Amino acid sequence: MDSEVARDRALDAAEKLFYGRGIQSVGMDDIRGTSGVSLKRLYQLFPAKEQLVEAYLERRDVRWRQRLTEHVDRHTDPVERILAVFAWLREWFAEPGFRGCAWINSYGELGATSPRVLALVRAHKGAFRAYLAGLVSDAGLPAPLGDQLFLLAEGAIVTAGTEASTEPADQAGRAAGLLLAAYR
Amino acid sequence: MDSEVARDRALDAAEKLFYGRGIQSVGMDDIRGTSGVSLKRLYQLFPAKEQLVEAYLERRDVRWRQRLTEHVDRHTDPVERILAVFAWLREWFAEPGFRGCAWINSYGELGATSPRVLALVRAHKGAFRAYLAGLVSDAGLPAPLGDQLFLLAEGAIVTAGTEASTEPADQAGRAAGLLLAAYR
DNA sequence: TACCGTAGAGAACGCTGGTTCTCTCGGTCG
DNA sequence: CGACCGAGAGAACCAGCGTTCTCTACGGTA
Repeated sequence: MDSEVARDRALDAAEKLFYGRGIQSVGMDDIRGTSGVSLKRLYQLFPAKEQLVEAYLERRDVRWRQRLTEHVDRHTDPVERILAVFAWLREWFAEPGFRGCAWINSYGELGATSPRVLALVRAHKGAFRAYLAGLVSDAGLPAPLGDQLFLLAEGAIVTAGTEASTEPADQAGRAAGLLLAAYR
Repeated sequence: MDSEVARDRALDAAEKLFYGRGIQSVGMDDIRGTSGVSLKRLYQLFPAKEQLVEAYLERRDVRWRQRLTEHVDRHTDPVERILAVFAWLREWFAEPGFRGCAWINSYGELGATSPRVLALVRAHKGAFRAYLAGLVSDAGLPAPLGDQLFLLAEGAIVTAGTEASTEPADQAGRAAGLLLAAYR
C-alpha cells in the first residue's frame, strides 16, 4: 500500500472515530482496525497519537472551510452570501453522524492539557471568524456585525450538537437576518 | 469527618479538577489528594467515578443557575433583566480559572459514550433556555427571541472559553440589544 | 537459488488509573 | 481492660492503551 494511501486511510479512520466517539476513548488499535493500516505503519506516519490528532484537526479544518466556501460561493449578492452560511450550517447539522463542532469537542477533552490542540482550536475559530468578517465587509456592513454573526453560528453549532437538531440553524439564520436589517 | 463534609469536599475537588483539566485526565487519586477524602470513603459516597461526575454536574447546575438568577433579580425592568444575563456572563468569564461551559466540555469528552452525561447536558441547557424564555415572556416579547438569545449566550460562552476573553459577552449583549429593539 | 529489506500480525512492555483489599490504629462499648 | 468497629493509608489487582518488538512471509535482485 502506497504511503500516501495509508496516510489517507489513517486520517479517514481518525476522523470517523475521533469525531464520533471523542479522542480519548479511541485507541490506536481502533484506528488500525478501522483503517486497515498496521500499527507499525501508523507509527511511521505519525510518531505519536497526538500527531495523528493534530493532523486530523488540520485536515478537517481545511475541508470544513472549503465546503462552507463552496456553498457560499453559489451566491453573488453580498447579503445572501451571509445568510447562506446559516443555510449551510443547517445542511451540515442534518448529516448523519453530526456530533457538534470537532474543535469545541476537542477543546473540552484536551484544551487544558494540550497546547497544540488549543492552538488548532483557536486557529480554526479564528479562520471562521475572519471569513465571516470578510463577508460582512464585502456587504459594506460594520465590523461588529461579523463578531455577532460568529457568536450566533457558534451557538447554533454547539446547540445542534447537544440537541441533535437542525432547528438552531434556522433560529440563528433568522436572528442573523434581524441583525442585518438593524445594521442596514 | 462527617459524611456530609466529606461529600462536600469530594465535590469541591471534583469541580475544581474536572472543570479545570477535563474529566478523563483527572484520576480518583487526584480527587483524593485534593479533597483529603480517602479512597475508601470516596467509593462509599460515590460507587463509581461516573457517579461523582454526575453529582459534580448536578451540583454545578444548581449553583450556576442560582448565581445567574440572583444577578438578574437585582433588576426589575423586564428588558434590563434580559440584558443582565449578558452582564452576568461577562462577570463569569472574568473569573480566574474560567474555562468555558462545564457541560459543553463534558459533552465533548463523554457525550458520545455516556448517556447519563448527555442527559445532564441537555437538562442544563434546557433549564437555561427555559429561563431565558421566561424572561422574554415576562417582557411581553415573542418566544422566538428567547431561542435567539440562547444561541447568542451559548456562542459567547464557548468563545470566551476558547479565546480566554470577556469580549464575547459584550458582543453578545450588543447583539441582544439589537434583537430586542427589532422585536419591540 | 540465496540474500535482503520491508511489511504486517500480533505479542509484549510499561504505565496509568479505576477499583478493591490489607493492615494498622484509635476510639467505643461491654 | 479487652474485643470490636470504622477509618485512613497505601499497596494490590486488573484492565486498557500507547508504544515497541519479534517473528514470519514475501517480493525483488544478482
